[in-house]
Amino acid sequence: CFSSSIKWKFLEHKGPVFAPPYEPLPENVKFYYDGKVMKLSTKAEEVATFFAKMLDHEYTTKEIFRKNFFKDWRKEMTPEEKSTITNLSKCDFTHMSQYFKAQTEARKQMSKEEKQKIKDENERLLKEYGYCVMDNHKERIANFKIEPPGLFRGRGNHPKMGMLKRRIMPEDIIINCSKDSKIPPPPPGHKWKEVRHDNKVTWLVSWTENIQGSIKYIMLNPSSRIKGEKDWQKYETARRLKKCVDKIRNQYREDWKSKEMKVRQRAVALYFIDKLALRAGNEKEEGETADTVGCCSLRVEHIKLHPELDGQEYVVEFDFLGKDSIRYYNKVPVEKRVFKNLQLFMENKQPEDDLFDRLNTSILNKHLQDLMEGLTAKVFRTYNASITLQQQLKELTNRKSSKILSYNRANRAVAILCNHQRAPPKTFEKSMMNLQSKIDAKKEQLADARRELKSAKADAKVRRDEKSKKSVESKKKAVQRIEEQLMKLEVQATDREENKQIALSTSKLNYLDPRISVAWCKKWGIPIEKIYNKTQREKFAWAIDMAEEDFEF
DNA sequence: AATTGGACTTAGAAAAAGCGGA
DNA sequence: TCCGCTTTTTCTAAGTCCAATT
Repeated sequence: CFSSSIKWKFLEHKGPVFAPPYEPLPENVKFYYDGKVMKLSTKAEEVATFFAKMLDHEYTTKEIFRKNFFKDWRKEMTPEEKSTITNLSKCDFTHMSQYFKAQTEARKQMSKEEKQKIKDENERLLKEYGYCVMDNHKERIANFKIEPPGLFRGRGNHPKMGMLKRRIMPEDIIINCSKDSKIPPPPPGHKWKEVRHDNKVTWLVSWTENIQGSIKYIMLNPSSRIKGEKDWQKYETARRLKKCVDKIRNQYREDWKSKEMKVRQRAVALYFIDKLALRAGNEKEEGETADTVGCCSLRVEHIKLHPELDGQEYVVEFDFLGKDSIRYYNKVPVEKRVFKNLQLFMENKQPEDDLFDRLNTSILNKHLQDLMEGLTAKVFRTYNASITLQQQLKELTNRKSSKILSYNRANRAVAILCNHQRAPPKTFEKSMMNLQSKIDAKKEQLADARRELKSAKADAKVRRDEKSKKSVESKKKAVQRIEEQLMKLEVQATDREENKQIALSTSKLNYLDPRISVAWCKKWGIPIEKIYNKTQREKFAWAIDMAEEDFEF
């Protein structure tokens, strides 16, 4: 469709909200160098506060973080400061840190009225800057606030951690809106870098950040038409894959036997992407980011081949860091042909060599494009996630089951497939214990209620009057109620235990066709609110409107 | 063919808000 | 009403993929 690259006809917005200016510390808050009080210039002080605010964080103990921070901090110092402050270990930020902690505490202790005042102000800001008009619709903006300056916190072992993220000024900002809209004015005394009118893109504001030199954008909320349509399209592409996935699977199995090394590598990589839901794995610039990989960028050191392991033949052991430096660890029995191919690919290679040396994401995606229009590596993740949810829901839901537990288990199967992990909550053990003691208490309560019911029954047998009959009835109900409560608690405990290290929200938000969930809710008479919270219902409004009970992914 | 730039989706951590029980 | 925990929202980093450029 040739007009598909035009994203809107009219776009009007108020521009971004800038980070609040730096407020110098009160005189009594001191910074010490080498044991002596030292008054810092405003610029140096601001950067010092970024470090002070992170003092309790593990980051500030890491050598790379400290080195990067110190280097960038020194750039903000006056010549005198620069000549005095030569060693980060001699810097004492503890007083500053205490001051910020006290401030946080004070904020918590604020009166209701003061808290309300802040809330009102935030609401006003949201009302004024949080919305735009795109083609006759008022739409919510996702991130209308410019990222404040601070210290860069990469994930995992990032070579740039601790670097100074500089303050973004109006002069850095490109505004995108339509010509016939009211163009947002820059703050007094400032100018925009540029105002453009590009309706081939969806963003409203952009700037270039100084850590990686990449572009950041202000875009619309997931509830917006433009994001919703794209989301719907994504799932429709995945459904088209469903129709031809068998053919594609047969094809890559054939290609395992190809005479061409390139084709074999492509076929094995695709098998991994399909079977294990691995990401494509673009190349990354060495030294610019954490060392993480996806399928095409796997190295020899990331897999181990076991001709036999724990009674299974041809096992591949994966161990690598993926997106966000989340570890992927899995032992997978594969077909003999795949195993033999992997042995071949690894021949005469060093651990740090690429496993698929004749392959990259662009070669793979070009091939996928030939197999199906619009097919790319990531579509397999979407497809396999959604089809797994649908299958699991069918398998796990029945009349007797706790519906929510069944849903969460189906969701969990997908999260495990996609390797969506989280750090176990700091309070996990404690909260589990609390829940267990609640269950124990409930059990006792149930025993008591049962005893009372029993004696009421006995009493009624003797007395045979209305009053005692009624008493039996009400005791029966009490027992029932407590049984239900106990059941609920036990389900909750199971659910939480199984969820310890697994994050469900990412798959729910990005991989699972919402129409599957909507249809399931309709089929089992579950209110949609039990599955999707307010934000999620807004994002998936298109599916909630559209899907009927009989929807099939 | 390789590289770079740009636009967009996907991701987990952290902060904030909400909530139920003492 | 306050406190401690859970849930939701915010934040922004880190991917994917396409197209322009070399």
